[in-house]
Amino acid sequence: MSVRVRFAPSPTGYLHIGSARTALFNYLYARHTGGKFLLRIEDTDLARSTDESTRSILEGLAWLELEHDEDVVFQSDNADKHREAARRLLAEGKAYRDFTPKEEAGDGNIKEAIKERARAQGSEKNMRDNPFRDLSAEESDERAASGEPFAIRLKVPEVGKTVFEDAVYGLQERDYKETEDLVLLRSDGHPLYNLAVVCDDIEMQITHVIRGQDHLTNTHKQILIYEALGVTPPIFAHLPLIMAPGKGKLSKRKHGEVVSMTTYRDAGFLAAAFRNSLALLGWSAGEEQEIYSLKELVEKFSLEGIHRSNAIFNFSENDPRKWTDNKAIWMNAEYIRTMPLHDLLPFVKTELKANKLWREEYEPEGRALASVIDSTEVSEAFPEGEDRPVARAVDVRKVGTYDWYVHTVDLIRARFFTLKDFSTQGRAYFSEDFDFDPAAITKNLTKFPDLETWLPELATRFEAEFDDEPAHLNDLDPGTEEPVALRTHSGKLVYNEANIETVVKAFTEEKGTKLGVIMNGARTLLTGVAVGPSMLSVFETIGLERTLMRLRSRVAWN
RNA sequence: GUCCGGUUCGUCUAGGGGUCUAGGACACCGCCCUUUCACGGCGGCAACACGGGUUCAAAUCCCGUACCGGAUACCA
Repeated sequence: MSVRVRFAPSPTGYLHIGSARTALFNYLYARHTGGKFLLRIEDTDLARSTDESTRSILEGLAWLELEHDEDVVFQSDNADKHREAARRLLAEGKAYRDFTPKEEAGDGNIKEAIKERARAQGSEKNMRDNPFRDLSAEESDERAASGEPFAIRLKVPEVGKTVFEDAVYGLQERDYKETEDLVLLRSDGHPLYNLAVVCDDIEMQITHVIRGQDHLTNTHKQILIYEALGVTPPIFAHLPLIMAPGKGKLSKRKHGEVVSMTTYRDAGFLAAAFRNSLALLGWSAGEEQEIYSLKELVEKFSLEGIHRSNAIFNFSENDPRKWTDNKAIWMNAEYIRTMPLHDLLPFVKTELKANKLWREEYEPEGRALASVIDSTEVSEAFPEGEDRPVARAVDVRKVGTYDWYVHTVDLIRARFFTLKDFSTQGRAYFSEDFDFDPAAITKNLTKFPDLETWLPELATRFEAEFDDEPAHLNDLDPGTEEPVALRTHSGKLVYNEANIETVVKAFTEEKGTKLGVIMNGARTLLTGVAVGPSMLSVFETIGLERTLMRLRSRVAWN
C-alpha cells in the first residue's frame, strides 16, 4: 500500500516553526516514499478557528514550497460522520452516555487548572468510576429521549493496555487504568479531537501519522478508538519538540514573531535556506553535510533519522544580530552567497521592487528576467549553465544596465545575510537616496577631519584622470580578451580597478596619509556603510559619475 | 501527583561496546589576507547529567538518582 501522510494543523494562529517542521517532515516522507502528502485543517474548535489562520497557514506552506496532494480536507465538514461513528459505538455498547452536567470552564489558565486537579487526584483516581458507565441501555435511552443533555464517552476496558510501536520512540505501552473514558461527542453534539482525528485518518486512508511528541498520550486514546471501530491503526512516528532557549515552551505569546513563518519570509529569508535549517532540527542524515537541496532532503529523509530529544531553537531577544536561531541566519547567508546567481536574481528583483529601487533597465535586453530564466531561452541568457550573462564586460560596465546589475548583485551578496540587505546595506548601489550609518561616519570620516577637503579633492583628481568612455575593442589583448589599454581614446584613464588603485595610491602619498584612511572615508561617502567589498570594486561599480558626486557631497559631513 | 519520554561542546548534531586523548557545523575568541569589513583561509575554546552495575573493554547495554520536557479537558 502506498504511503499517505497528512499535515493537520488547527487554524488557531499563523504557521509556527514547530508545525512547519512537522509539515516538512510529512512532506519529505511522502516524497521520499512516492506517497501522498495531504492537508487537513482541524477546525473542530469553532470558537478558536479562523479563516484568517487557515489562509496564513496555507500561505506559510506555499512559501516553504510544501505542495500538498489532493484537496484540502476541512475537519468540520466531516462532523456528521464523526457523530455517526460515536452513535455506532454507543449502539454497540463500546461507548456510553454521560449525563454528568457539563462543567463550566473557569477563567484563567486552563492548563494550570487541569494540572492542579490531576495533582490533587494523584494516583488515587479511578478512571472507571463514572456512574453512567454501566447505566442500562433502557435507562440511558429514556433519559436521552427526555431531552437530558449528555456527552458520549468511550468505554475503556477495565484491564489491559494499549500498545504500539512508534517509528521514532519505539515500543509504547500504557495501562488502561491510566486512560480515562474519553469524551467522543460533547453534549452540544460537537465531535472531539481524538474521535475526529481517527475518523478522518481512516477516511483519508492515512498510513503514517507523523506529528509532534505532545500527541504521544493521545495516541493511546486514539488506538482505543481504532480498536472500538475495528480498524487497524496506522503507523505512528512522533517528533521531538522544538523548544525555546532555556528548554521552555516556544510560544507565540511569549516569543512573538520569531515563531511565525511569515516573519522569516518578511525578514528576507530564502525559503530553501529556512527549510534546510528546519530539516536539521530533530533530524539528521547521520553525516556531516548540512546544506541540502530539497531534492537531497527528499532522497535522504528517513524516519530512522529522527531524534528522540527535543531541540532548542536558539535566539536572544536583546541581540539584534541573534534575533533568531544563528544557524538559520548563517544558512540563509550561505545560500545567498553561494547559490547560483540566476536563482538569486529573481529574489533580489522582488526585494528591490518592493523598495522602489528596481529599474526596468535591469531587465536583460528588455525582457522580463524571470521569464528568461524560466523558459528554454535560459541557454541564450546563460550559456552552458553559466551564472553570468553572456555579455562580457570588455569595458567598464555601464551603470544601470542589466550587465551592471548582475555584476553588482554578485559583488555585494558576499557579505549579506538576508534579502533585505540588498535594499538596506546595498541601497547606495541602486539609489541616490541612502542613509549614512552614524558609526561609519564616526569611524571613517570625522576621525580624520582632513578628509573633508581631501575627498572632494580626490573627486577633482578623478575627474581629471578618468573618463567614462569605454576602451575600444581593438585594445583587447587577443589572448585573454582583457583590456590592455588603460587609456580611452580621449587619452584619459579607463575607470577600472587597476587604474583607480594607481590614482588613489598616488593621491594618498601626496597627502602623506594611509591608504585605508582615504579608502574608508570614500567608502562611507559612497555607500553609507563601513563594510563591503573591495573599495576598488566599489568605485568601479558605483561608476565615475556617481563617485564624483558622492565624494563632493556634504550630506554626511553635516 | 501520576503516566510517558528525554539527557554528547552555549546551540544544532555525529556516534549503536574497542577505530573516542569524542568528529562536524553555528556562535564565540585569536591569527592571516586586506584599505576597512559581518567575505575568505588557518587555529583555539568547549560536551558524553550523576551513581552503581554487566564486560577484558561502555558515550554506547542494564538499574537507580537528578534535572528537563510532554500528557493528564465536553482544547487541538
